[in-house]
Amino acid sequence: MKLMILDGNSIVNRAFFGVRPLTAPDGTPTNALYGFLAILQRLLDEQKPEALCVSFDLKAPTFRHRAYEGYKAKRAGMPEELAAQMPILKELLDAMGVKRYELEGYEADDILGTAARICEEKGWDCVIVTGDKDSLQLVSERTSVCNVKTRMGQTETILYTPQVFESEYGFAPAKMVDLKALMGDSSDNIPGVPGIGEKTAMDLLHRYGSLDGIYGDLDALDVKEGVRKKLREGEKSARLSYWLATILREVPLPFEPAENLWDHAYTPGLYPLMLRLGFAKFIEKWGLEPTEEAVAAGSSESLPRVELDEAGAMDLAARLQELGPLAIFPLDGLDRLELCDGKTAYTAAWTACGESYQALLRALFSPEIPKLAHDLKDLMGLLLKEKLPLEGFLFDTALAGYLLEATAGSYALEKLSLRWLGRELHGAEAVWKLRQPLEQKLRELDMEELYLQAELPLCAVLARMEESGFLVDRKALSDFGDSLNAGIAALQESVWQLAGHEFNIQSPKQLGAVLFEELMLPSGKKTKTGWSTNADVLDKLRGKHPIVNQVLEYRELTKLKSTYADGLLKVIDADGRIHTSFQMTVTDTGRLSSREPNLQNIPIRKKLGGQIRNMFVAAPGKVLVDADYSQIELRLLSHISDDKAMQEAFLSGEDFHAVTASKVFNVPLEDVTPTLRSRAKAVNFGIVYGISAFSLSQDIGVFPNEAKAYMEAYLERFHGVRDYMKRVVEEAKERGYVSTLYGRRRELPELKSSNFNLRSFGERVALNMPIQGTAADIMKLAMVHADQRLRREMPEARLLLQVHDELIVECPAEVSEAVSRILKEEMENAAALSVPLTVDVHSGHSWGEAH
DNA sequence: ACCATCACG
DNA sequence: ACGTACGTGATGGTG
Repeated sequence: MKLMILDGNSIVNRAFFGVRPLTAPDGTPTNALYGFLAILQRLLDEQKPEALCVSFDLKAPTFRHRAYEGYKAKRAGMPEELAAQMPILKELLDAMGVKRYELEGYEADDILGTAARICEEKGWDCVIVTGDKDSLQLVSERTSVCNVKTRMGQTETILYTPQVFESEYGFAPAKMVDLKALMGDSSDNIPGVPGIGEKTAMDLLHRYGSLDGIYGDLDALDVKEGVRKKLREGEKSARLSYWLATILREVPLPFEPAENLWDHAYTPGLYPLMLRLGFAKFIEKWGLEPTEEAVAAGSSESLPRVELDEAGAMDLAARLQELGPLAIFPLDGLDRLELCDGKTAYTAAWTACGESYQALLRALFSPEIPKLAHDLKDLMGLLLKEKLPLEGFLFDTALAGYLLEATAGSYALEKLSLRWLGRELHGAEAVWKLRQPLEQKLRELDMEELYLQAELPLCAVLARMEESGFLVDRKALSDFGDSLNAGIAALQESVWQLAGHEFNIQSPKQLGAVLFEELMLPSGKKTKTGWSTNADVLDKLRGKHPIVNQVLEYRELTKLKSTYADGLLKVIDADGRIHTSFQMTVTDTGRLSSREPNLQNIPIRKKLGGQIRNMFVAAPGKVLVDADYSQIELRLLSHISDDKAMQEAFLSGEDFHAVTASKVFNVPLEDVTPTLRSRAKAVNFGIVYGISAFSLSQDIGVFPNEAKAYMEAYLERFHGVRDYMKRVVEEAKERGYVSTLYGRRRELPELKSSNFNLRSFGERVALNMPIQGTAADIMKLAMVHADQRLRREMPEARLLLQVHDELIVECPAEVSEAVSRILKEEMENAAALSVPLTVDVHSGHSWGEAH
């Protein structure tokens, strides 16, 4: 049987200083609590003890204080933030059913010593968990001490058994006290012998065994006279500190190991407490669930609900002005609504309110009524259909949740309210109640400006873009799809012929069997289910067998047919246009995404696929204006890293990849060949992604050594970039997150992982996210500004699409130049950096023509 | 539901 | 020695 006993004060201290600031939804600091639980969880996994308990110091003076007045005089200095968490920690342990031990007049260490002694006597093993070295004197065959350290946010543990201790210190654990007697302990204000350091003390102990051995015959010691003198004069100190440092093993505390048996004996109080603290991760990990009483108690706190009838809706519409911000939660489109003013939750249905429902809608959505919503962009889409105004919105809970935790994945109201309010609320009431904590946190993390200047106003811009849609030449797209059929059939026939039999070419499994078993082509990489047959692999097999080329071409054609020709034809609306849906809360970096259909991945890189863009067209009499940032990410890298050489290259106005090639390959700019330029371009992109030399070599088809030399040369010439790469990763490890120029954040728990791959991934993300994310921030600002100006100055122009660094506008042909100017100005001036942002603008009758 | 693949920035 | 580029979404195959 094994008992694990934690030195509560010591562990909570480590946790406090090792875990970055963290607060519960109500603002209480929780980092020490979180860290404590994380450490506890880890040790439970490692040690799997049958029994568990925690010992604590009390504030009251101990027998040591009474004996020596200098003892731990500096102990009063516990930070307020930590002190506030101590009572909650005790509450937490009680709720977990973990016993706590504290005893007036004694320290936690004495309780540990006593518990360990009793365990030993009763034949139990004992593991002491502490962050201090003091308890190492207790190590024995049955008692081990687990020393917990937190370094750079990572927890490390060392388990001291007698063997481990001796190999590190070279003497028995009990001699730890003798060592302290000589050295003293400044953190405990224990005197020791003045002027004797660790080296001398260890040496003395090795040679003379113990304090008594040393003081037994001082004159006979083979030491320098100075040391002998110090020892003689310091004997009193040494004897005192020996006594102070000796852990008491017989404190008057009834302790029975078997009374501490612990098998995740959670009490009903644990769930609500964990909710209050916002520890959703532990709730999930430990599978905690609310008791029935808790559920009942939670619902009774909810606001009164009122179902509006015709008169009620009329009355509410008349009173709206007096109510303050109203949370709105639409149901069935706009056919039903939930509203909340913080005091009452109303539901209104078109069917129940009749005529007055429309009146309520008009009153509610008039610009001067302040409103709160969840998924505002979607609500605005509904408003556009009803020709209702999009103004007066103060807050979107989904967007706020996303900014605060971009990697959370889901921002459903129920999840947000669990995380930020401690209980599951729904509808308008949840929206209303979430505003305060979310807004406060945005302010705390300095993201309010990003929220108010970029994210929130972008909702209306995107809602209008979605409503506008992009006109598609249906006939041309359909003909293009048909024209692919002949090629696909011919290629299929040819592949089957070369294989000697029919099979499904689209099945990686069957294709792998044909290529690598039947045709015996050299197989390279494997996936978890079989051989890899992706384009990279096949590309390297091109010369080995004619079937390879045919397969690649087959893949190209079937992709175009299924995803683009057939796929897009299916989603053309009755108005002949394709209406994508922009997602604002999906990416980890702050970018938008586009779905149903995805219009951000329409082909362009290959000639055949590029034809698809010619089928995205302007309406009769109109043109498309396409504006895209030129190398925005590299420009941002030069700004953020403050690399002067890179900035100079951008300021010179020369072709940046060519300049890079000239620097990396050490040739004059005019001698840069297309191959060199393309290699330099690959290095540029690779740097932004945190690439390795190996991957770069794969990408550009050179040996890894050569790729490594390129990267070295690159970082030599752009040494500011090298410094930045180092700095950003270090900072991320320290803070636990990375952020953009505008304060957008991404948490990076991966950096703490013990898994090499995961940690390396975290490091690459730390490099990339600030760049990709800042570009996303700037584009969002540019969209808000450009939209504002276009609506004012060119009301017939409509933004249609954003593709990360590109904006597409449809406008009457006559105003295309004015629109071009507006786009260019607003995009280039969205941010003022140490290098200019440049935007290329083109116009034409199709997307292909305008790009 | 998950995997492999491939389209884009 | 590890294992090898950031961020997305749609498709067809597979179990």
